[in-house]
Amino acid sequence: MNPAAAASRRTASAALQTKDRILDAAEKLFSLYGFDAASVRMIAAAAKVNLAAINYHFQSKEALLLAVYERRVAPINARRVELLRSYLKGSVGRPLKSEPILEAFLRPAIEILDEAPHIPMLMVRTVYLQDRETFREIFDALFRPVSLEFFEALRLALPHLSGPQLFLRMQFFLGSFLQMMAARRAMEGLQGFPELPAPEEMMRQLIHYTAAGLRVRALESSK
Amino acid sequence: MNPAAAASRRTASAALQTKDRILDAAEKLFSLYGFDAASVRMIAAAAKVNLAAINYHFQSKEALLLAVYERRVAPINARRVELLRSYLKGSVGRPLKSEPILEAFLRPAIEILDEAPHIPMLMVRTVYLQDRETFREIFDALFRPVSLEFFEALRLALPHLSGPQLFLRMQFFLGSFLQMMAARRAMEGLQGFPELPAPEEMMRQLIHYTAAGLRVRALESSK
DNA sequence: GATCAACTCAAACGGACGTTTGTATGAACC
DNA sequence: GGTTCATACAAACGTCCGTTTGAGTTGATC
Repeated sequence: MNPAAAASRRTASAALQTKDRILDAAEKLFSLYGFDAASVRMIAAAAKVNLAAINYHFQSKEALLLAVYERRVAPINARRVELLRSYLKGSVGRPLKSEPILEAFLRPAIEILDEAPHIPMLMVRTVYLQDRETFREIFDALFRPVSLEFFEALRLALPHLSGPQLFLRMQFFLGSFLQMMAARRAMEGLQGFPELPAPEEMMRQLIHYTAAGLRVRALESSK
Repeated sequence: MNPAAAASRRTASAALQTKDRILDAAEKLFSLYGFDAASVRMIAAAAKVNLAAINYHFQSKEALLLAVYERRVAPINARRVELLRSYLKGSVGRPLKSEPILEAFLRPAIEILDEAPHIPMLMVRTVYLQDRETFREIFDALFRPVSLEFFEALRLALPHLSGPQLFLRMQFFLGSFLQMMAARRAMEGLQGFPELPAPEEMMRQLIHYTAAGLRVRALESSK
């Protein structure tokens, strides 16, 4: 609507180019340095646009971050749900095993690593650094539907776990996933650690490890 | 040395009171808002000290963060190693199982949750947000020795895993741990999620889950 | 009681920040 | 061909930042 109308007026790409360049630069710098440390001036310089262009196209720095999230996270989550549903369709009568469910969650995130290797840090920041109210709302809106759908799928795959028990183990899995995504960058420059495998291989290993952890019998409450 | 000399001169507690109040406030605000968003003025106000007192007692904001880390993280890691070694001594001839190793790592962190419930966020930020060179150095110095000792212990407990495979699974565990620590705060204010168990119970569940994941056979490389 | 170091405090420093303003530009429309 | 409107740009706005200054206060030491 708004961008389309704009595109029809001008060279049909000038403004879009600007907006996209801003989004690309913002994504990268927010990921690398965080929301506070990445200044609007840095972003403008990296995108090679005028400083005021950022507040013109997006209304504020916060809204820019929101736009970055929307553009990147929404497709990943859509892809996750799409994969999960196709796997569910594939396993006609019987409940799915946990492995394909985990893969449906992981693969879309793994796949963007090639085109945007800095994305993991953005995701980590999304999950952990929702300091401001705005950010918590973004997080909740983007991830809640996906979480619920995967929760229900895993419930069927793991009938030996109660709801709260499964939820806790999903938290453990989520942590492992984020750590896997962030580990490479967190370790860069540090000496003496083993090399990390390629993303696809790390994903296989994480699925294998997590499936074993999810499979193990429920631990009765203490006392 | 420096603080001791100071204490002997003045009321023997005035300056120390100030330094500790600054450290307490800084720890809390760094944890809650992050290094950038927590301003020196906020910290001074929270600690009820004069603004300049912070640059007087610590030389800079970065050095203050470093002091906060030192005070809190170093004891936790010392306790971890102490626990691990006592467990190793206890299991005379035979290699330790992985469960007590995990517990030795987790318990010291769990225990400070009561006196400083905001610490998990500080730890998460430590691990994930080492944007500045200074912070990476702190992290490396504080955690490397501990990591190595736990790595060696787990190596003996899990002889079916190669070094790189074990390292990767330790990353998964570390992620689960951080998520467990941060989950409560990350979820507060959000509706419709199951209640999280008490810290001690979460730790038990995490040990159970992780031991199963560590135990499972090694996955041969693909292709 | 003078000396001196440790400490507190109010005020100011220069700089970076996010945002706004006002003007210029240039294609699309009448 | 003049008007319109989305966009670009340079410059400035006020605010907050981390840090420094310099004068004051305190209490132990001799």
